[in-house]
Amino acid sequence: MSAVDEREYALDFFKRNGLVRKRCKGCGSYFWTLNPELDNCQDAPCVEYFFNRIPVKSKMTVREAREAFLKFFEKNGHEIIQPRPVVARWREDLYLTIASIVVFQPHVTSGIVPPPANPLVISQPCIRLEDIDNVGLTMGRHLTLFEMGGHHAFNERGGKRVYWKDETVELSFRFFTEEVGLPPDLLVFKESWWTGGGNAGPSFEVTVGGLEPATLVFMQYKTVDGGLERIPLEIVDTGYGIERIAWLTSKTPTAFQAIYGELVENFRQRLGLEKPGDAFLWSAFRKAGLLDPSDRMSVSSFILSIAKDAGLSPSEAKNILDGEVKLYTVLDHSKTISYMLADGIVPSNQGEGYLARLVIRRALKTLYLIDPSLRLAEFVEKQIYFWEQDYPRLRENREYILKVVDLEEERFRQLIKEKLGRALNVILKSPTFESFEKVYKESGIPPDIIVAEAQKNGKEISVPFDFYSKIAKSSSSGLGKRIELESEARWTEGLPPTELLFHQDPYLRTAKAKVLKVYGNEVVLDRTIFYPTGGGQASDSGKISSSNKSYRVVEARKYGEVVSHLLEEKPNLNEGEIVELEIDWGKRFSNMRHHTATHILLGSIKRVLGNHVWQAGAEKTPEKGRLDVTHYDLPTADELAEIERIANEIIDERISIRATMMERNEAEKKYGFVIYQGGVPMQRTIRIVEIPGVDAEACFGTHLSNTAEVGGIKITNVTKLQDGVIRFEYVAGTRLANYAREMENIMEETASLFNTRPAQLKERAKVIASDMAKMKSLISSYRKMIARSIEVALESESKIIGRARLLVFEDPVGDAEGLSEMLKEIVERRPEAAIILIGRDGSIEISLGKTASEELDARKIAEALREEFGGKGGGRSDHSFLRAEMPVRVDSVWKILQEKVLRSG
RNA sequence: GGGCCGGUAGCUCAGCUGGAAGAGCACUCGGUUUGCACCCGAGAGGUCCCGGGUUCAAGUCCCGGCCGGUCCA
Repeated sequence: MSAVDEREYALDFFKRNGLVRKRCKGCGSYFWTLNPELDNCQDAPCVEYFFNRIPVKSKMTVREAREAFLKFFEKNGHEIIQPRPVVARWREDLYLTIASIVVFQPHVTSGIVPPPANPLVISQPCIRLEDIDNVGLTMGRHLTLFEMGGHHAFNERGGKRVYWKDETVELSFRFFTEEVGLPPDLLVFKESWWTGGGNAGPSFEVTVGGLEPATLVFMQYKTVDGGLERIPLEIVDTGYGIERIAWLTSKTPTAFQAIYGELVENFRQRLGLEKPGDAFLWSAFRKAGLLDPSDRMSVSSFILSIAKDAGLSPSEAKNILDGEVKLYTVLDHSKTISYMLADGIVPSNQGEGYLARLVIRRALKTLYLIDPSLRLAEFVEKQIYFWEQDYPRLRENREYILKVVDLEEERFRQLIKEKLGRALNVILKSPTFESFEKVYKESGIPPDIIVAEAQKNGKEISVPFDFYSKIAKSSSSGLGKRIELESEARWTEGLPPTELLFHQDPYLRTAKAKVLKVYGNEVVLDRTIFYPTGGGQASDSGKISSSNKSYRVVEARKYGEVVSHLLEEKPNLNEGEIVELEIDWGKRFSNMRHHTATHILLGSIKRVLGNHVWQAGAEKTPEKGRLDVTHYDLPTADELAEIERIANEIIDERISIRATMMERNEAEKKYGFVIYQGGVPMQRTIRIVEIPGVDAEACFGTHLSNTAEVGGIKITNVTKLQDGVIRFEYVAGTRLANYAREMENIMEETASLFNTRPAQLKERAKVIASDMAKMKSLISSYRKMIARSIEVALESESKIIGRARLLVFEDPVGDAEGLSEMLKEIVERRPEAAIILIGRDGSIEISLGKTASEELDARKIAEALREEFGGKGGGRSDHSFLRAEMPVRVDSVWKILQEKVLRSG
């Protein structure tokens, strides 16, 4: 990082209150403190944990720490904002909510939407999986799910100011000293530079006793091609570890006791693990601050020093530590799983669903290693009860959460049943990192389970050190949400937003508009009735007419807020000219029907399958609608029928549909994030399409004014798109007739192939099936007949060559496949048989019994025949095959045999 | 989205450098035994995922597709 101007950190607050700037002997970074004697930044790994010896006001649970945090900032002029889901549905570039500021990105931080309050305070559950492998080992420094308390202020450059660095640090200082009750002289503000998510700025890390309970970031740049650029807002982005505050005040050896309270011993008992002595845990606590989990030496010296402290052998210490790590892993993961599923993630092999599966699989693995009979759902259920007050969605979705955990467990067990044996063989042959990696990547069997299985069989092998992070490094690829760049056309810059008449009245078929700009085949008007491609709805087509000429509109496109019309030919239009617009109504109406049908269907699917169903994609064309949703299985025939029934019932209910423009914050408050099914618009005001009691979504599309106009919905196809995503295809309105016609055509054509009418197709098919069976058995009798005739010929027409009986036989019927099978049978039954079969297509098959093959060589015969008749072929000594180029007859074959094979043999 | 692995009898799977599709279990029949995964004998059961290509010859090699599994923040 380039040198930062130190004036960025020299705050008035420090000077006023007598804090001095010092440099850390350990890491070399600068920090501010009231204690001039301090020569260490007080952060891991520069110091052992000792915050357990620092006095605080009172012990706090997670809930109490959260309340204290929120209340303190509320008292100091902040408005409390409710937390969002842990799945970042409002972000196109992130799967999970990884920080409190994520809640306001990108719409607020980019200045498009005002913050819901300013300043504000929030405690946001966040999930980070980067350090999932360190969970447990670091005694609570790493958690996959944590609450980030954030007090945020959004300052407009040159406009409204709320507060900036000075006040932020002061608030933080006051919170930790007044509310948490830390001695002021032990609090340290370490200078740092924060960068992430495309933004950057100076920051302070607040540290105490080895722990970092908060970071204060002053976001004021965006990173552009490695350089920095000022952003229009200066944002106070703070992050307080609520769990860390609870730990700091609870004086427990690990964060887990502080976070989970009695749940720790409850889980321990169910897992059948013994509780280590206090000396052991406190030793682990002290050393954990120095531990670097990615360094093998650091890990082993961690174990050695604990062993020394607790008076144990290193292997005893390691065993106990392993047990503790497993316990903490189960505690941590089961909580994270419950939150992820509560927010409607469906496990999958892709996207955020994969992240859920990743955590579930790790938890299952850990349980399996402790005792294969343990069930994950039991632990997840306990977490639901433990946290439901703090996160009500846990209670609301309890049934779904447990069902999915069970399904995933079943899958995992199936995997082990199927693949463990083979995986073990591979590893036993070569227990290298590469083998473990190969097995893990292609079968998903974790190395720990293979090692445990090997131990059961008395084989000692070990898991490669740091296995998972090596895997992550070796195959890190583009599995992140990608930020889709809007393809803005330069040439539309400076044009005013197009007035969208189709929003005012979606039934408008014609209108007048003024030409603003012509660019190649594209025309921009001041207003339009043409719906541009977007939001999964297909574009309108139609025509634009000037006084002397009419042009086909092939497609309408949206560039930002400007709609452009692509014409079939380069138009002769002048800027300022008034033109007549007309859309193809049938197409538009069909698009509208399929679009409204999509909303109705989504509502129906949710009612039948559950609230975890989210739209994963959709497309509406004049021909049909297509909707991809998240769900863990294909719907059953009953569920499908029910979905269709409800959808059509909604149509019959004749429900009025409302489309209204709303302030974004207001819309989110009123409907929740379910409005972002089809993507997240980047506008301050958004358009909400609501079918009361069925569905409400932020949607740009053209909709009917009443559900009755949809006319009817028929689901035509349901497929599994990926694990966890299913696709519905359907038709609405008059398209039902087209669909019915297509089906009828298929039936008619099929029926006519069978010489019958559609109504009798089923009966006819039954007859045909039984006829087929009869034919099959008839053919096999005929084949047996031919086989017998071959055997007869073998007696009467064959030539005796030593112990062999040689027969040349011509296929009488053209049943090459059948005869070939028969030859094999005959030759097996009669070892002396040697049969040369001449096929109708010039093929020659030479088949010898066991005895015959001792007298003759099928390959030599084939070779001789090939020399005479041309062609190619070969085979084995008892069976060969060739295809001749010239016509082959029985007597000519005999002739060749006499000349070339029998004489020499 | 990218990588890897797989698809063969009802089930679990084998099938080598291309040369006549196999085993075990289950099934049917007969014998043995009268009961707890008993034994013996016989039999039936196949679109080798689909479509192209190479080849005299493809389950096997090549290309494309479908389906399943799995890994990747």
